Amino acid sequence: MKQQEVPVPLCERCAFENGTIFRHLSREETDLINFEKEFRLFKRGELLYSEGSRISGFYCIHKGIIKVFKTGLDGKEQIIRFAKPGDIIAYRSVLSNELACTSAKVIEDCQVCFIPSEILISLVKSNSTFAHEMLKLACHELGEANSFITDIAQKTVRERLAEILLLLVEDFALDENNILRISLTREELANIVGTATESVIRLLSEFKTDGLVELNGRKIKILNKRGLLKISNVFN
Amino acid sequence: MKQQEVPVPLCERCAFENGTIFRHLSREETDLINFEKEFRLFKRGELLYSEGSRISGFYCIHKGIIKVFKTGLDGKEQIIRFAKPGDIIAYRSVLSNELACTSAKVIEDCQVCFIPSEILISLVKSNSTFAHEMLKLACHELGEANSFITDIAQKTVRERLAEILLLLVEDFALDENNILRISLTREELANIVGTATESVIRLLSEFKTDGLVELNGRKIKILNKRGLLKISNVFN
DNA sequence: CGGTACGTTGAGTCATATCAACCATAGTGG
DNA sequence: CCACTATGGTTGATATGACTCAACGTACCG
Repeated sequence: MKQQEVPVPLCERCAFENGTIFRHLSREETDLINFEKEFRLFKRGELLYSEGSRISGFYCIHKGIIKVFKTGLDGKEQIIRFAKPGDIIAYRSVLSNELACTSAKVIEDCQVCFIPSEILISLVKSNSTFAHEMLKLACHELGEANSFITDIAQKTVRERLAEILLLLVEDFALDENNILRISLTREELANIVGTATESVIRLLSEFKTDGLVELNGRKIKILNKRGLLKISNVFN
Repeated sequence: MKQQEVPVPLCERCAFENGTIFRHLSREETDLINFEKEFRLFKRGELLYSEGSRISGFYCIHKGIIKVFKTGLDGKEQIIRFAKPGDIIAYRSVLSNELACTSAKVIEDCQVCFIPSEILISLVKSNSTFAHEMLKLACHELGEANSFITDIAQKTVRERLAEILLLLVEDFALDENNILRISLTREELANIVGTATESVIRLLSEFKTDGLVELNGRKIKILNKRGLLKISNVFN
C-alpha cells in the first residue's frame, strides 16, 4: 500500500478512539493540530529519532508499536517503555528543551502523526487543563520509572522476566488463543528485563517446563498468570 | 533550639537564594503560599511521608537533606533521589493524584515548608509559565530516572558506585578538604547503588587502596575524580 | 555498663554473564 | 536455483561478580 492511500487520522476522532492526550483539547485546538501535523508511516526496524539528537516535535501513535530505549556504552539497548496507539513519545525532550535522552524504533509497522514542538508548548501555555493532564502523564511515568528502578535493583532476573511478561499482558493484552499481542525477539525481551539474551531463553524454557507459558517462536502463549504473578513477587 | 525560634523563611526570598520553582511566581502568588504554608522542622531519621499514603500537600526544602526511597518486598530501601534546599518533594503524587509511590526520610536535619495540594494545583491552572516549569522539572527527573534504569541494568556494582560518588559530588559538592558534603551510612550508599552493604564496604576499601578516596567513617574524601570517572564508564 | 546501630572481614554459594558452537530461517544476488 | 550471508534462537561449559551468612569490632548513648 502506498503512503498516500492510508487515510490521515483526525485528532478529534483518534482522541476519542485511542484516548490520546488530545481529548482535553477544544475543537479549535485539535483543528490546529490537524492542520500543522505531518502524517508518517514507519516500518519495523525504522528509527523515529535517536538519542542525543535535537527534537523538533513529538509523535502521537495512531497505529503500531514503538520501543523507546537508551543505548548503553557497549551498544546494548535498554528498553525504557513501549508506545502504542494513543501514546505520545518524545514529549519529554520537547518540554524540557533537552536533547533526546532516548531513541525510538518501530516494533510493529506504524502510523504516526508528527507535531511540531511549538504546538505542544503553546497548548501547555494556553490550555491549563491540558497542561495539568500533561503533568499527570509525566508524573505517572515518573512513578513507573521509580518502580522499575527498584525492581531492577532488587529483584532477580527470573522475577523480573515474570513481571515483564505480566506487564506486557496488561499493556498489549492476549488474543483469543491467549497469545501475547506483541511480538518481541528474545534480545528485546532481554533488553527490557536488563539481562543477557541467553538468560531470557533459558528462563522462558523453564517457564515452559513449569507449564506457565507455551512458546512458538516469538509467539508467547500465557498459560498460568497466577503462577507468573507468584514468581514475580508482586501482589496486585 | 526550639522550633519557634527558627524563623520562617519567606518564599520570595528562598526562591531567590535557593532557586526554588517558586521563582516563576508573582509576588501575590508567593504571598499566598507564605500565608497558606506550614513551616516544619525534622530531625535525622524522621519520616515526612510514606509510600502508599494519601498526600495532602508537598514539601519545599529550605534546609537539610532528605532521601526519597521506595521499599522493596523484603523491606530493603531503594533510594530514588535526594532533595536538598530549593527542591520540592511529593509533588508527583499531588499532581498525578495518586498515592505516594515513595517514602521520604531525613538524612540531615531539615527545615521545610509544607504546602497544601490545592495551592499547587491552582497555580498550575492559573500560571502557565509555572505549569511549564513544573513540566520541565518532571520531564527532567524522568530523563534522570531513565538513565538510572540503564545504569542499574547494564553496569557493574563497581561502576555504579564510582558513578554515584561522582553524582554526589555534583549534587552536594566537596568541602575545603575535598570531603563530600553529604554523610551517608554504608547501607544508604548500598541502597542508592542497588547492592548489598558489604559490597559497598569492600569496593570503597578497594577505591581507597587504589588511592581514589580516603575514608574516615562516613566522611569520604575524594582524591581522584578522574580515576572514579574512568571506573564509572561515563564520559562527560 | 549493657545495648543498639553501624562497620568490617572472611568463607562459601549461586545466579547470571560470557564464550563458543551449532541450527533454522529468510532474504540476496549471481 | 543455489550458495551466501545475516539474523535470531538454542544449548552447553565455564567463569565470576555479587549476595548471603556469620562472626566480630567499634562507637556512641542513655
